[in-house]
Amino acid sequence: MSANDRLARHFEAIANLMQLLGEDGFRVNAHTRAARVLGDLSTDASSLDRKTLLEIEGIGPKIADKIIEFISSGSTAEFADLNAKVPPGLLPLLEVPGLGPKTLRTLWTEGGIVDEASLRASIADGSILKLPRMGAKSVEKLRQSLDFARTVHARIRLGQAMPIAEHIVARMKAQKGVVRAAFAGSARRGRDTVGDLDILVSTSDADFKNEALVAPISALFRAMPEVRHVLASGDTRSSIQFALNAEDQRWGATESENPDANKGQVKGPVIQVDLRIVPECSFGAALAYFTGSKDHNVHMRERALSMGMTLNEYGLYPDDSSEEPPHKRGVTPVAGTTEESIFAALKLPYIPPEIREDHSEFNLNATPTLITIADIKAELHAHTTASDGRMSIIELAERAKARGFHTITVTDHSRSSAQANGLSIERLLEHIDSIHAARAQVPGITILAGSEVDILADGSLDYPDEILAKLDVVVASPHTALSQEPATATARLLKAIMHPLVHILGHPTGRLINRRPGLEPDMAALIAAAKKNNTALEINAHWMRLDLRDVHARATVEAGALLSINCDVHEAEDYDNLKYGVLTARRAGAVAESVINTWPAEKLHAWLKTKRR
DNA sequence: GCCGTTTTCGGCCCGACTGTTTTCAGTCG
Repeated sequence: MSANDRLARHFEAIANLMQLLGEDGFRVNAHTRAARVLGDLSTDASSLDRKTLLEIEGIGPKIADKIIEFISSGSTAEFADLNAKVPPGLLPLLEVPGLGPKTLRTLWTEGGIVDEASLRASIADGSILKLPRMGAKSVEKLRQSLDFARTVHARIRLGQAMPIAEHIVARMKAQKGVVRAAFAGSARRGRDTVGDLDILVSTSDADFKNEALVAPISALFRAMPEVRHVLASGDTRSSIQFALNAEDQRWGATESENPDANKGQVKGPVIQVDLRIVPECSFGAALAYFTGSKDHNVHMRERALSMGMTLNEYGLYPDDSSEEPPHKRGVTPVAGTTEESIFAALKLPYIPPEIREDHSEFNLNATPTLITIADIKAELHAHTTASDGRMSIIELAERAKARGFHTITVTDHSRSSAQANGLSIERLLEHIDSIHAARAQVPGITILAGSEVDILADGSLDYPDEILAKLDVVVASPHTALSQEPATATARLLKAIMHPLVHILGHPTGRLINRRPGLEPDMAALIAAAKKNNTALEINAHWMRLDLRDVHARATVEAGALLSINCDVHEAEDYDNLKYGVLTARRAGAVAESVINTWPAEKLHAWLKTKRR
């Protein structure tokens, strides 16, 4: 875990303890916010001095001091004080859905409940019913939540969640009376994992007033064959658990990841999906609202207030400081049909969903021209049947050409990757000849000979320099020794970045999302070296990897170093993962120019040759 | 505990839903 992640967890723990101790909610919020800011920071917080820390929005003098204390000692006195006052088994219960800090505090202070065992015991003997606001229904819900808790909060990888979202949206669009349908939430923002899916559907304004037209849309949603459990059911709002397809992926991505998922009514991995139905005039407001992020929304609403307006999921309204919400009183909204109208009314440029994280998007003067899938003109990391790919050189190239690419590079594994059928030097030399021979068979695209060369544990490369020099493209990637100490990993990767024959550092950390954390190098040092040595850092687009991850890609963009988005193609379908890599780059604020795969052929080929002199 | 095109003190986003309540507290997104 990185230093930033450790800090984020520490402040999150402080906030949770404060809540259980009944401390001021605004102080709690300040710590929660600090935790989020630290977790999203693109630079290593432990490298920042107090003055720099204070420049970060959401970090003031007190929290800055605590950050410094944590970095030097590994904890804080405040945490120790708070932690000593709360039973150790209490904190995990905050994860139980529907059980919040206020209720948990009451259970503890008035009911003597200190952990899951004593909570279950007090439910079993009925003593919990004597506590305030604890009726039969609440207790039954709580009992069910305890059983479901383990299965619900696992976040699902973007590449598994998004196809489900698209599938449900398509189904909803086909339903009578539906005008528009879209998915929102963190899937729309392109986060590497999502907690749940938010599906938004609109009907015409007239239809929306007719319950007999709206209710069947919700009913259809709840009746989909993949629904395993209905969590809430209303006319305009429903929640379900949707079964994930346990298909066999390259990494067996869905196999046995929710060991507790087979308890109760749920079979196999599931994802929660929420549906909201709104009238067409509110679709933009609702889309913005459910896309979030939460912090971005808070900022938007504060901005609306400062401009004499109030913003909710139904629209942007003049603020008349009335008690009842404006949409219930028939107030005409200033904006709401489209997201664009809301940003415009708040005197903001349109902010793309991927950067709605309340980082610096409110300082923008114009909509940034973030990179798009259409900008990508080359795939620089692809495997064939020579190592562990499924396609021949010809098929690989034809597929790339069909996507409008001007260049495809064949980068099979190097000799140390025995499990991936890595090429010996002799086989590599033959393979280069085969690649050259293939050029005549697939005109209209440049086929380059390369290799995905293992970066060995000590930072040396898997082929000698005289062999690497024969290749048009060298992608150097770590595949083994992925549990190295950060300092060792940094030195190892720096060696590869500075190697004069290396073009691209492939999947720099080697992480597999929800599977293994990978290396934790000093990313600022890698980025600085990449810029100095004119080496590109890869965003590996496979949804299991997304490596670089968003915040590191952002740091790369901010430093002015080069990125390369690659699908790491093993089979034809892998080309479709490009969208996840592009979403990650967009979250980083990347424009096309900073990604070498967008460059025209002449420019890209010339750049590759700069490492061959 | 943070922050400032009303403010260095006094604020700090909005609505739906649920269950427990006779008017609201708590949770969630």
